[in-house]
Amino acid sequence: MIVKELRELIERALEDAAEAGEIPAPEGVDFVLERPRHKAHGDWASNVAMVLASRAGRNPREIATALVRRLEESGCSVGDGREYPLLSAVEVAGPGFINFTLDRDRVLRELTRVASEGASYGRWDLGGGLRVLVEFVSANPVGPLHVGHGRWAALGDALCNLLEAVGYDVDREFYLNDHGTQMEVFAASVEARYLELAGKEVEFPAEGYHGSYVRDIARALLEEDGGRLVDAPPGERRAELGERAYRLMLRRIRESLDSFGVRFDNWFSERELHRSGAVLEEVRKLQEEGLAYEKDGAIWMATSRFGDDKDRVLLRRNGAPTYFAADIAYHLNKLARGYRHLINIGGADHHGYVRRMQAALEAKGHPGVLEVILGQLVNLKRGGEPVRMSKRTGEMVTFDELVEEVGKDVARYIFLTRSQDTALDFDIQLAVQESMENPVYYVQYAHARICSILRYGLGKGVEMGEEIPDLATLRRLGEEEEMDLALKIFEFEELIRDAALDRAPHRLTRYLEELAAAFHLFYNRHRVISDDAELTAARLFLVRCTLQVLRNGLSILGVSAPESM
RNA sequence: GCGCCUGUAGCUCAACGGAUAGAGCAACGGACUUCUAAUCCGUGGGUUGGAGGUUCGAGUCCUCCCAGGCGUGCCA
Repeated sequence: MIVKELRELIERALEDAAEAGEIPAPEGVDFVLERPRHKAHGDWASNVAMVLASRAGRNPREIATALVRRLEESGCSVGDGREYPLLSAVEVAGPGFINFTLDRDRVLRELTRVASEGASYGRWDLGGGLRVLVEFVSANPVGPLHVGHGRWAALGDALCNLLEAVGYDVDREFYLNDHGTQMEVFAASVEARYLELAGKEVEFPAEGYHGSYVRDIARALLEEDGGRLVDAPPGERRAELGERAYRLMLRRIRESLDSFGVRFDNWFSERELHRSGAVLEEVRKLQEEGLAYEKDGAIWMATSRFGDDKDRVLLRRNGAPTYFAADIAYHLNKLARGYRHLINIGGADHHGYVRRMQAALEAKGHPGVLEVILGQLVNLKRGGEPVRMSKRTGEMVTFDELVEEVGKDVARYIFLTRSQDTALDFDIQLAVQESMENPVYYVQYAHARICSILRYGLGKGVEMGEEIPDLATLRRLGEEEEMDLALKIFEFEELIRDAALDRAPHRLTRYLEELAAAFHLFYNRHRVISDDAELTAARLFLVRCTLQVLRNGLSILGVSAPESM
């Protein structure tokens, strides 16, 4: 990998120059290697001399000059097991930057690596197979998923893909909050609609769910059982209807996520956690361990000893465990299942919850295992006007409706273009209306266009095998747009690593747009398939590498890569 | 009150502490007898909310202020 080689080269130059007394000791110097914004600044650039100079109070250009002398010797010649020189030029610039220009043959060789690694290009082994559990979406199964859930679904899935790409062993989990008041209210609401549809006079629960979906469910249940529960004992009736409604709702949620292309490895039921006795058992243990105590008739956990603002209730005065108590048991269960790192993804409205959960895990001897990624909420708009959403009145655009209206790829992509730290304005009308100019199509179009070139070549009888052209053929590449495209391709590997480690999938969308732009520009300036067989072979190869990286990137985002549009 | 997030072009958003702050959309002007014009090229557009500070260098870090969002439950 070019960046890695460059880094090693710089580190060697640092050691050698320090040994010769030309620069200060470089121990622990943290420098940056990046693609410069301006072409005049070379293919890659580093601030190493400036960082070092600032630490030692020396002149950065002086240090840069000393380093450049050594870098020229080692980088511009063959060595270190290299068959080809890495660099064609290295120079000091500006306040003390070192700018690198890659040797063209080395660029071409690197391109062959992209092709030979194929779908694995961009993968790393940073995780060492560490088992990670990512919990996301996790909703009350008392209504259809709303638009906000879509953001977590897209984000969680893409993040999982990224983590897998850098070598973690990832499982996706959905925590079903199928226990507690909300479930009871839901059951009561369904029951009321059920009776209503059967012609009974009933009063709708004051705090019940008014959404029309509740009536739909009630109708389905009524048709299913022919109304045999109308005259059943009320307790029995509500319990059965609630249970069947829950199963129906759960199926709908699964289908929504399925059609969005998000598959969970596991669905974990909060209710089962209570039924198994794990929650109360854990509260008991906490008391034994001196981590929980009784006060005012309730049982409290001493989270404030571990960084929380105050202690939190585990068992209410009425003896019922809190959501927090269940969550402690749940997270310990995750760890017991062998996961070494836990990631939870959710909305910023859970913010107040993070510290106490981390405190609880620390109390249990697991500091730092829980990472919580909180995203800002989604504001749905239509033609600039905010769309009111309220679960109570039932006026809302569901996740399904959104996906149906704008399409899976557009929805996923829009969710992923913005950093999760910013509140997302999702304008449905814009997403549909601008669909022709939508960034997702821009990227997909690049992919489809390349496929079209390959098809055209096939029709012309151009040899389309998987084999990699020899260097003599590849040397026909050298136009500015060709080299720009190649260098843009090479950014992919580091980008994947950074996006995964920084939990920032939105960087990948940005990158793919840049890659597509580099390709479109190349396409508009040069013909791929021509009478010149050698040049055609070389360009086809470049274009195939581009195709590969577009595919690898889109697949991490969970966006399809169409062969024609 | 306290805590977290945000404030960048008309709009939606990018930018590991690095060089002249970038894309898309919107506006305007150009490019298809040639592999997909869902593309490309060009033009205009900015006191990065405000004020200080840290340093070789700040949209980025620190302090204060302003504005918006979300928290701050014996709800989940």
